[in-house]
Amino acid sequence: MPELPEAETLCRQLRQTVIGAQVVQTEMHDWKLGEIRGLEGRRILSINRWGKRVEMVLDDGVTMSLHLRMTGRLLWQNGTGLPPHSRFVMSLPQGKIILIDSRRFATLSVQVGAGCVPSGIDPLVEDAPLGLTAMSRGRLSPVKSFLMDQRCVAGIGNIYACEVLHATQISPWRRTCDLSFSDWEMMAGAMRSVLSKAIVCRGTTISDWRDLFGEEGEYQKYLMVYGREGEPCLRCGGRITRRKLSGVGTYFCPSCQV
DNA sequence: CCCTATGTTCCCAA
DNA sequence: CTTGGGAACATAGG
Repeated sequence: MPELPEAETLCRQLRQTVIGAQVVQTEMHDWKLGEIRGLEGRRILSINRWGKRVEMVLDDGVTMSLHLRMTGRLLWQNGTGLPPHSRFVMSLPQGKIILIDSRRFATLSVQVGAGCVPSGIDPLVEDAPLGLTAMSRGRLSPVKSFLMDQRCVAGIGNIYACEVLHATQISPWRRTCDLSFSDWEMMAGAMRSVLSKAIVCRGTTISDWRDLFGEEGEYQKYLMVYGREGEPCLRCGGRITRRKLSGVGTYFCPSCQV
């Protein structure tokens, strides 16, 4: 699933591919995405990310904002023909960017003027422990729900939440407000190491995810808990367990995560 | 064939 | 305000 590292991978690959290019044409193949107009002739100035969201800034103050949700992906193509589940195409002089999304949850919008309003703590900023501590005050919900709440932490989804919690040896069910400042320092450190490694690996390919050039990510080779139900914990040898937490499958080691 | 699981975000209700 | 459940959707697997 596209989370922060996957969105960041797309941003980096888009920057090296489409910066400065002029939009030749756009094609909409899914009414559910709404109408995307006014991009023809605009030049691509920059690519930004906030959390899991990818933004393309064009000239004349036009911004295209993309959220891939569950199965969305972007594909750079310079040949002809469209892959299955192609929903939107942006043609540039050197090739086209295709939005592919089998489950049709992805959202795309164009704003004139300001881009998205950032919310949630960026897990990679220098003073993340302070922000996390402040944000966590008084929250009774399990810490995993907090990590996955985009209004609290920007960019963490199920896979990386499971991995970060395993790295910190904290149970997904711990009450958010019970964590100390040093816990949040540890959490920020784990987020930084897990997410930056995943970015270098160009994301995690479990099933759908591919990078801009159609390549699988590599981080699935480094997963410590996600998808490893019944297998031994790579830290303590305990048995990895999967249990639902607020509706989603949560992988953890009951013997070293407390 | 049917049924379930998948995981993100929005919407609604308590 | 917080918290939790269901819906949106398509596909894979039992």
